Amino acid sequence: MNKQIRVRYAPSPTGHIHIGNARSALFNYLFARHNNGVLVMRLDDTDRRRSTDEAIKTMLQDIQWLGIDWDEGYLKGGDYGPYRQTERMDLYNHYIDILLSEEKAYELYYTEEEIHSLRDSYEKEGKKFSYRELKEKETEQLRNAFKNKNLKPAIVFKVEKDEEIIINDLVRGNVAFNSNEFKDFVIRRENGTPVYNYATVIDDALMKITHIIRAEEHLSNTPKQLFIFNALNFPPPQFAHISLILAPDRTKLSKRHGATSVGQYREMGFLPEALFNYLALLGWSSKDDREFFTKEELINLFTLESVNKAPAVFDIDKLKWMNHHYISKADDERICRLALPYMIEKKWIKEDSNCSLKLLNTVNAVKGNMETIKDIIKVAAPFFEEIDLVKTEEEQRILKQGESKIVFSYLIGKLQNIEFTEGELDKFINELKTALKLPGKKIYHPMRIALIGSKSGPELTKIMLILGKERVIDRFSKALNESFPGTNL
RNA sequence: GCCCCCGUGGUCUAGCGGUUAGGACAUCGCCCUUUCAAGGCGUCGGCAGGAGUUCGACUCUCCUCGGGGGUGCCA
Repeated sequence: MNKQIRVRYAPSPTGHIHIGNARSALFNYLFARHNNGVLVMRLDDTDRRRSTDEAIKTMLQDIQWLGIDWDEGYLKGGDYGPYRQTERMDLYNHYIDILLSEEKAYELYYTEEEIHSLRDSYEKEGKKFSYRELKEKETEQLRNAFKNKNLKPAIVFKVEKDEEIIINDLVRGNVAFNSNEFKDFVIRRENGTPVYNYATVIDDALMKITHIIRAEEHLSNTPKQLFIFNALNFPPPQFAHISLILAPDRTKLSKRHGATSVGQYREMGFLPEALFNYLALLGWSSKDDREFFTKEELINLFTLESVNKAPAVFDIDKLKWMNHHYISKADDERICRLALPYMIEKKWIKEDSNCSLKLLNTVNAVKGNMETIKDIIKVAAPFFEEIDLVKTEEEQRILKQGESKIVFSYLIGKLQNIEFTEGELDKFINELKTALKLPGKKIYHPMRIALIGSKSGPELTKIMLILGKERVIDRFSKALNESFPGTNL
C-alpha cells in the first residue's frame, strides 16, 4: 500500500568525497535500508571539466570503502537511467521545450559576458537586476544580431509572483517562502547544459525519488526546485535538510582546516566502521546512551525524526577514541595487513612482506595502544629499532631508583635459564613479586621502560616473547649499566 | 541589504511545562592492578540574553544577540 521509498545520492564527482557529503550519503543509505527502500546513485556531472573518469572512480571507491552501497544507478543500472547527467541531455531539453511552449520559461538573448557587466553596472547604481527586465527590453534587432553571431540563448525560468511556498521538511518542520523573494533564474546555459537546480528536479522526478535527504545549504534553493516541480506537474518529493558539519572554529569544514575527505581519513589510518559510526552520530543519536553501533544496528534505529537540527563540529579526538575501540576489537590479521605499508615504509620489513606469525604477534601486542593504524610506527618501534633508553625525567628517575638495580640484576641472572614460551614467561613474571618482595609498580615500571622505553605499552609477557631472550637480556643489561655504572654481576 | 536555518558545559548529544538538567569525547584526579591499557569512581564545566504566557519554563511566544547558509549561466 505504501509506495516504495526511493532516495538518491547525487555527488558531483570532483575527485574526493567531502566528510559532509559522506554524511549525507550515509543518512540516505541508512534511511533507505531502514525502510527497505532503494538508494539510487546518480552522477551530477554537468560540470564536465571537473568530472574525469578518474575522479569518479576514486570517489566511488571511497564511498564503498566507507561501507555504503547502492541498489540502482551508476554502474548498477536500473529502470530510470541513464544515471549520469551528461547522458541525459535529451531529457532536460525535452522538458525545456515544454516549459517554453507553455511560456513558463523564456529565451534570453544576451551573452554571459553581457549579463555580467550589466549586473555590475546595475549594482553600482544600486538598482536591482533581473532577467525579466532585460527580457522586456529585448528587441527584434537584438535577437537577430545575436542569432547572426551564431549564439544560442540561455533559458530562463519564470517565477510567478505572490506565491506562498511551504516546504514540509522532515527535519525542520514547515519552512515558508514567498515567491517574490525569488527572481527568474537560468535553467539552461548558453552552451546548452542544464543548471543544477533544474537538472536535479528533472532527475528526481523522473527517477521517482520520494525523499531528498541532503545538506542544509540546499534549503534556500529548494523553492526554486519546487517551482519547477509544479510547473511541470511533477509530484514533489519529501525533503529532509540535515545541518552542516563545522570545523572547530565553527565555520564550514574546508580544506584549510586540514583533512576533509574520506580518502584522507583512510590514509591516516582510520577504520571504515569507525568513521561510519562516528559520522552517524554527527547529527543523529539514538535515544539511549549508546555510542557504538554496528551498521545493522544503525540501520535498525535510524529515523529522520531523531536527526538534530543544529550544526555539529567535527571532533577528531572523539573519532580517534572510536577508532581505538574498533582497532582493539579488530582481528590481528586485518590490522596487520593494514599496517603493512607503514612498516614497509619504515623499512622494518621487506617490500613484499606478508603477515608472518611474528608480525601478527606484534600487532596483537600493540593494537590496544593504537588510535590509528599509522600509530603502528610509534607503538611497534621498540620491536624493530634499538630504543633510546632515556626519555622523560620521570622515566629516568624510575630507572635509577634503588629497587631497579635489584630488579635488573635479578632478571639478568634468572632469565638466562628461563624458556621463552608464553607459559613459562607468565609464570616467571607472576612470581617476580614474591621473589623480589617488592610492590608491582617498582618491578614492572622499570622493566617496561628498559624494554620499550616507556612505562606504558603491551603486556610484559608479549613484549618479551616478541623481543626474544637475547634482546631482552641485552636491554636489561644496558639499563643496568647506564643507570648504575660499574655494577658487576 | 534581503530571505532562510540554527543556538543545552571546550566538543557530540538526551531532554519535548514540574528533572538534584542525564550520557559520551577531551581535561584533571583517585581507585584497582601483574606495569600501561581496559575497567570503576570522581573533579571542572552548560540551558546565549531579555521580555512575556503559566502556579511553574531548557522546553511555548516575541525581541535582541551570536553562528551558519542562500541570494551565480557552481553543485
